[in-house]
Amino acid sequence: MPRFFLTTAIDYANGDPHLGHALEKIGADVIARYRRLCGDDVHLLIGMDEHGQKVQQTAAKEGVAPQAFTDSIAERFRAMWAKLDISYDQFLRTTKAHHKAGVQALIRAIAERNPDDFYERSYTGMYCVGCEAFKQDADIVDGKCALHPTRTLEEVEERNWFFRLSKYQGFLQDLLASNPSFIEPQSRRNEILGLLAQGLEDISASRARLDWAVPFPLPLSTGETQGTYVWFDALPNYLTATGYPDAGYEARWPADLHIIGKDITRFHVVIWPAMLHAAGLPLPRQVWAHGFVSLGGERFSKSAGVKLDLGEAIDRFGADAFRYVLLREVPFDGDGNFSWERFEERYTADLANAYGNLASRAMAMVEKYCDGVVPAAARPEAEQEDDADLAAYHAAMHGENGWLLHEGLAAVYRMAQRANEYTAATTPWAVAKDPSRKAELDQILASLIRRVAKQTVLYAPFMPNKAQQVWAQLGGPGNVADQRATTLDSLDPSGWKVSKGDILFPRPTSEKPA
RNA sequence: GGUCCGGUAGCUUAGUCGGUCAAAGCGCUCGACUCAUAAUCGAAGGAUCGUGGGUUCAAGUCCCACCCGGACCA
Repeated sequence: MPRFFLTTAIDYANGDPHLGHALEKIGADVIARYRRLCGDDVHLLIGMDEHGQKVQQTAAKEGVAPQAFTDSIAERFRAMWAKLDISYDQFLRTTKAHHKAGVQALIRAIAERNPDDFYERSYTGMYCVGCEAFKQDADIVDGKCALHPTRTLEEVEERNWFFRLSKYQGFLQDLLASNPSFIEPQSRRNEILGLLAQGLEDISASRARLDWAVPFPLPLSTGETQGTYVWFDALPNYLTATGYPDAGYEARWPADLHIIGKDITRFHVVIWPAMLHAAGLPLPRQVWAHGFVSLGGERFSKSAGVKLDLGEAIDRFGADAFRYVLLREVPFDGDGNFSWERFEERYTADLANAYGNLASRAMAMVEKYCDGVVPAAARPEAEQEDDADLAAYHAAMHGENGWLLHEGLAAVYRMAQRANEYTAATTPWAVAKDPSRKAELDQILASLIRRVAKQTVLYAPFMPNKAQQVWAQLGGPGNVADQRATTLDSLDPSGWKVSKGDILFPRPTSEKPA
């Protein structure tokens, strides 16, 4: 059974989950569920980035210990992923002992293999006590920190460990040249190529005054032990999740796919491969950078405040509909917008009118004309027109030319539209009035049920609950999730006992959200 | 400030190497049908292709400038 290990970015434990987090997790979950539908042994990793000064500060502000603080945040994220039906196999937290040991092991491995890669360097800069950070020229106004104009900036010298990233420039350029799909989509790859062409600078690997962190395993020459800088702590989560450095981690590493937001592309495509290479470890097969969702046309950001209560949003139409609309509206290779107006249009057009109503009318006719039992009949010629869309669906979902989940959904929607056209063209309700045309009627109804069943399987990764509900109403065998997306062609619904139940996708009421 | 990406019907988008390229879906309007969630099917309307120049026999499609949005870097 082919293994498929995919990861999502670990989320920073400094606030509640929002729409942006949800998009990434839903997308990753859809891919995971699709691969399971293909029979792969899937492992979906999700996690939390729990170290750092900001976490420490926020915890202090709330008067709790950092660990207790991140415990509660992590629980809120897990609750949200449960609400969204994210079928993750592992939830990693960077404050767990195994991860911390793994980070240190990785750093030691690099230092042993390439003793020159970590070196000490001192740095002098203007330090703002208010921000607890060094300020760049751009952030300094009249010699004071722009955010804390009442305080004086102190000139401070800091000694840190640095990682010789510059050494890996050639390696990274070769990587992107020989493996063009290492980072997709193309637009992100171009960005990194540009960055590499400019030349890389070494990066800090440890920081002073960073208490809430993994202790950097190498002490400075002064004897001081510093905290591990964020990226040397966060990125290795993908590796420590496999058990590294303990025996057996190779069973899962390297990852097949890192799914990340486009803003952190360079960390995953530059720093991370360099770290792994320096440690003599295999690289992940691919990094996929998705875009962002804006809300009602406005840029989504933490500083602007979360304007959409994610929990309420999910409750309005249910997790399945929310998952569907979000991925239909936001192309997974670019940016998109989210608005309730648009949500209702999409929900009504795609789910209530096209797919839901198709299922409803098909089952109603089988109940009315065939006592609820799907008749046996050969597949009509007309059904072949679906084959192109089926192929398009698989291509989009399998990542052949990028992970274009929105195109996968568009393909199924076309199949639903086509089935409705077929229904209008064959008029089974008229055929049913003529007993001599029984064979014709059987073929039409069997075809309709088979189409609905196929679409239901294809929709299952996106809407696991609704798909199961439809599957049960159709009288399909077992669970929809146990079907194989690869054998849909041979799907034969004859003999299924159909039982049309409640409306699957009720049309939205006219009441407007606030 | 630098680099890059995008700006095509009300909305979301297709438009390879310049020559039926002005396209599709949704929405809106009209017609048909009744199996179905007032759903479905068909038809029609709807775009100075961001702005202004330029190259060319011919430009959303190439070049320059500018405006707007976004990303990355500084």
